[in-house]
Amino acid sequence: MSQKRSGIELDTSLGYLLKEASTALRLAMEEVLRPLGMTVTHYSCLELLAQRPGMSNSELARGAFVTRQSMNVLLQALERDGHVTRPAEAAVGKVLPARLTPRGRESLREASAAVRAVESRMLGGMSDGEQAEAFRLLQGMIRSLRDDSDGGHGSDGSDQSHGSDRKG
Amino acid sequence: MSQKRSGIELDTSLGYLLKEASTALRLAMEEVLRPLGMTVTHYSCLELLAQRPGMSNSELARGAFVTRQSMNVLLQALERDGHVTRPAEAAVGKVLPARLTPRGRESLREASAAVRAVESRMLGGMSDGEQAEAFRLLQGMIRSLRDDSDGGHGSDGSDQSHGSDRKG
DNA sequence: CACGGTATGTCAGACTCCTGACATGAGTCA
DNA sequence: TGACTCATGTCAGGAGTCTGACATACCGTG
Repeated sequence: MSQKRSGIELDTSLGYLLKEASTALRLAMEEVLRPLGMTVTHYSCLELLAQRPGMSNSELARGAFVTRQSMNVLLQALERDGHVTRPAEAAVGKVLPARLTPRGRESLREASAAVRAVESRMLGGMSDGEQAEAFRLLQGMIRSLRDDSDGGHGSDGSDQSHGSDRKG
Repeated sequence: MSQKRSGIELDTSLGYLLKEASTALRLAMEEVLRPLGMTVTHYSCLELLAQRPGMSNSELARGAFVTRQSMNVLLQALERDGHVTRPAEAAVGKVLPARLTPRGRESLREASAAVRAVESRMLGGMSDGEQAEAFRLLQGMIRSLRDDSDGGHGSDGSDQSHGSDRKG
């Protein structure tokens, strides 16, 4: 290790640090998810469905922070592999509620344990009070960013597609 | 707004919230950077070079949280557009130190102002003490994630390529 | 009922970024 | 000096995601 420390001292920017933390978490998750043949989005989708069965494609997309087009591609693969089922036709409207199959649930079980371990490691050195404080502060940042972003709709709906789908 | 509130209540996971915050920040940055014809990585590269002239491709990659392959592509475009210069040959080793051109510096100036505005908005509702606390907590998370990740090298060098390039 | 606004599912093309691999240069140690 | 390790720059191929576009279905208003 003869490297001369290529570290960057953007240590003054909270935004930079936020990205750094998020990247570190993503990498750690990818590392434990890769052996299971899963991506982070993949896992997120399954986890979302486990907690909220019947979520639609668009809802899943918002929850996993991707576009609904991307989530659609993923859902099709998940359906093909038998991890998720969707009705062939919508009962009402166009919404196709997705549900985990037993196989999908099983697949999620390992992944969920792995991811929980990562999150535990991340929070290892923090007290409960610190975790609560971190939670509060992050929520504040999110709110501040969103409140003035799309024109101040005030909702906390995490809409990813910010500009596509124009009516034309 | 007849939507039934598709919000997800993963409100118990700090990891999820971290990703949410990071996504919100990225979207906000893209929003202000798009009119300037810049991506976030694009901006990061310029900002890094402004603060540390002469950084190498690999160093920039680590600093912007992408692989050195991706950064190389970006640097080539930046060179082509006259925002960055690199010597044709390495003075020592293979490292090609990159530097901003006046044009690159000018381009960065607008972007930097825009990004700073976003970051200010994000921190709008936080006191100095809260910002310092957020900083400390995020650093703790990063350290915890990295300390046990690649085998515990203990350094805070942000290495992105975690497994490629094996000697084989 | 007709109409505009909004949300959804989906297809197609393009793009970004990553994985994998290779060759070269520098430092370390025997 | 030679072997080994580490870091870098670069090329090729592929997986994941995004932008753009279209058709359809709900909801409110007039």
